[in-house]
Amino acid sequence: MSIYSLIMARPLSEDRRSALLEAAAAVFAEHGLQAPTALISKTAKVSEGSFFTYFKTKDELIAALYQRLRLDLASAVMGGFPSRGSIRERLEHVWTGYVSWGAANPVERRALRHVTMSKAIGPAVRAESGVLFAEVERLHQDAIDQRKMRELPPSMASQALKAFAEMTMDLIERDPKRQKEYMAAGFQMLWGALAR
Amino acid sequence: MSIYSLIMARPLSEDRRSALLEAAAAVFAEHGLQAPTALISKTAKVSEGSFFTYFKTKDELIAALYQRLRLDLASAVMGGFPSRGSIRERLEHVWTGYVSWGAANPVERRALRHVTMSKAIGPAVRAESGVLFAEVERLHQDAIDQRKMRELPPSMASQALKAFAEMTMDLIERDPKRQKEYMAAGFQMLWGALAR
Amino acid sequence: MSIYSLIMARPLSEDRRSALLEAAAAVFAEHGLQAPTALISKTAKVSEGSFFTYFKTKDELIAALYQRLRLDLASAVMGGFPSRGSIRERLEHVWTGYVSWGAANPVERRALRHVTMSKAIGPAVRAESGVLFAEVERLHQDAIDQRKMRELPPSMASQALKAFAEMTMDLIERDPKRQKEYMAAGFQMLWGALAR
Amino acid sequence: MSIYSLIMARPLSEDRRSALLEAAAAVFAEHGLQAPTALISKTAKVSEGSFFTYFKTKDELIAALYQRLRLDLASAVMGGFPSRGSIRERLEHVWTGYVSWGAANPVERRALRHVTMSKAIGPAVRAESGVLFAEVERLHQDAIDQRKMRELPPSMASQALKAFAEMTMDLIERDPKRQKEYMAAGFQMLWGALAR
DNA sequence: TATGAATGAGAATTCATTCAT
DNA sequence: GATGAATGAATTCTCATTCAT
Repeated sequence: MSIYSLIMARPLSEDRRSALLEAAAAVFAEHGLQAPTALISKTAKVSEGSFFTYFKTKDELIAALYQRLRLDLASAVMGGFPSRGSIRERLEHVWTGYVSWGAANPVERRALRHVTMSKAIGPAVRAESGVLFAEVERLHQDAIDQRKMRELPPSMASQALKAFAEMTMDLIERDPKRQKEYMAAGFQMLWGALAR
Repeated sequence: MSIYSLIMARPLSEDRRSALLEAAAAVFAEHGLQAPTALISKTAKVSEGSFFTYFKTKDELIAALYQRLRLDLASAVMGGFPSRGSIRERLEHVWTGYVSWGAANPVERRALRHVTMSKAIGPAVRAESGVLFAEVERLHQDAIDQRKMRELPPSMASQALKAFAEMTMDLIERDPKRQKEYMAAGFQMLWGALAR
Repeated sequence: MSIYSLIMARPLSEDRRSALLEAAAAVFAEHGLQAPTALISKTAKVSEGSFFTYFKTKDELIAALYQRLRLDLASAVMGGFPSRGSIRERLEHVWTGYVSWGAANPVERRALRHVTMSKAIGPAVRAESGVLFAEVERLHQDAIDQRKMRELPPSMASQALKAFAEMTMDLIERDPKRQKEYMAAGFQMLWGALAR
Repeated sequence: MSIYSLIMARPLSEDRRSALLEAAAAVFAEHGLQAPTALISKTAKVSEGSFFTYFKTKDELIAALYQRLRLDLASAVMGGFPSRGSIRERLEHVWTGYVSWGAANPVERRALRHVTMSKAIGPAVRAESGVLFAEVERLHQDAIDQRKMRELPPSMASQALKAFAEMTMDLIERDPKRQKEYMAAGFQMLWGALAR
């Protein structure tokens, strides 16, 4: 019994919030955004009412999930980023991080896809969550300066990375045995697409 | 309106069905799949009841819309296909057709995105609608034989085309003035990604 | 089968709407405004969904009920109004109509009481429904001109009528046998209050 | 805050209970009885849980509030009652006390109105709270004996006082500048209604 | 005892689908 | 077949009350 016990009631628990978020990812991945909140709370082993003590509305949960997944992804990608490495090393690091995250977290990826399409996510949240790709744009700019990559219209480089990564993850999901093969081929294609 | 229309049993009208499909595209593009069927029938200027004489369930409408949009896209892409052209010409034809369709039909494209994610579309329908990409795979095989493109794991070439096309369409939607620029750069990247 | 039957579906039925309104009066009279809409639709022998095809929201039903009850009351009171009668005759007509309506419609009266207190009724509706008392004010003005009644601050005469009528109806409700006695005494008091 | 407050079991505090009752009056006045208990405890700066250590149920709070408000009113009215005064003086004292209380405590009055209509208040409590009017009935009886007032059916005199007082308070609330005028006119009307 | 999170039985709506006209 | 009201199961959210701290 902590010193606070005389004053505080049960505090809001980060665990419960996380359980709800994880449950939401699983449920949305399987049923889409129209899945009932009751299914989410049940999956999280929490009462229907508790859902709403952690998220005022379903839309708020959707937005929170979006942010959490983007953060997960960003930290998976940026962890151990070789700031001093060559252009190719840095690009490959991002590539590998991105695709590996998706391959390792298929549920989260499906959920992210659904959640991304929701009107519940305002442009502000969306922008804020775009940091990851800013890093890739920076990388691209360096590469142009070093004449290693071709010039491209704005944000096209990072979007190309994303497009190829998503494609590769899809292929891996369909045929997981070939993961290595897909990843290698995907990166070669990406490099082919960007390099001059 | 002739006197017959009051007396004869009108046959199922292809017009009404089409109106419903078009309305569904518009409505899904804006509100997602959870949009009410009543909104679709209203948009199509058809009664709520009629919706169900043309489609037994909402899911059936979703599947039908999926097929119709895939067909639209495929004919836009394959119209005037230069069967005898060079590899690059043929690829560029597909590329241009694809991206132009999306740029010209943003609503349909958004709708297709939503509809594609629905569980209402069984794997059978999905496979059947994949014909378009079979053509690209064939093209890729030719190219390998001629040593113009690198070898790749199965269906990766067509998926790469798709991924880049989608990306390019997204960019065009955000900044339509740069359409030409995006299309050109996109194709160059694609070529870079595939060519050996 | 009417001539319209080729074109129209079941039309909105005034009966159903009335049934809902009557049910609402009964339910609100007994349970107050917090009674569930489901109880109202059940009482009206209508599905829960139908409630909302007749009234978009519960508040809309409340407002509609308010208007209907005020109208009922007003027509009970103004029916057969002796426009040419003496001051006293006219006043007594209003008095009798008012109190009799309440005594004969205790449920409606209780309902009206609850409904009147709701925030669902905007000032516009409230004003519009005040016509009845305008008549009494007019009567009072005549009476002042004829030096039959004392001058009073604005709207006090009609409010006095209302206050005494409500009081009298309460007493009658508690002890219905004395209805005549209460009505007579009430009118004498009212006259005493207003006459000079 | 003394060290004891952390260690000793605090007894039920009359302050907290009062704070809750006052808060309830304010909240009910604005939102009606359907206002959530959470809003009341928040207004009282007390925890949601504490609400229920002071009142077992919401209905109990409603009943308690009813009693408290009736008591407030009664003491406002009966304070300084001129037991030896003339009929008219005594009546005017009650009148003035009643109306002044309402004019000075509009929130309490609105609350009392709502609370009075609740089924939470049993007939027992209601009867017990009727003492105030017993005094007026006594006064009326005296007046009849002295031939100063007309005979009336039981409890009609006190109810008339109440009805006029409520009416006058309503008018004052709508147009506070005329308070004096309304009070004077109201009493004259009341006297006219009762006197023979 | 005080606190506020947890609970779950409602509550007001919504909506796919049916059915009377 | 066309229409749109009728239906009721499902859905999001609320709130009195309980309970762990």
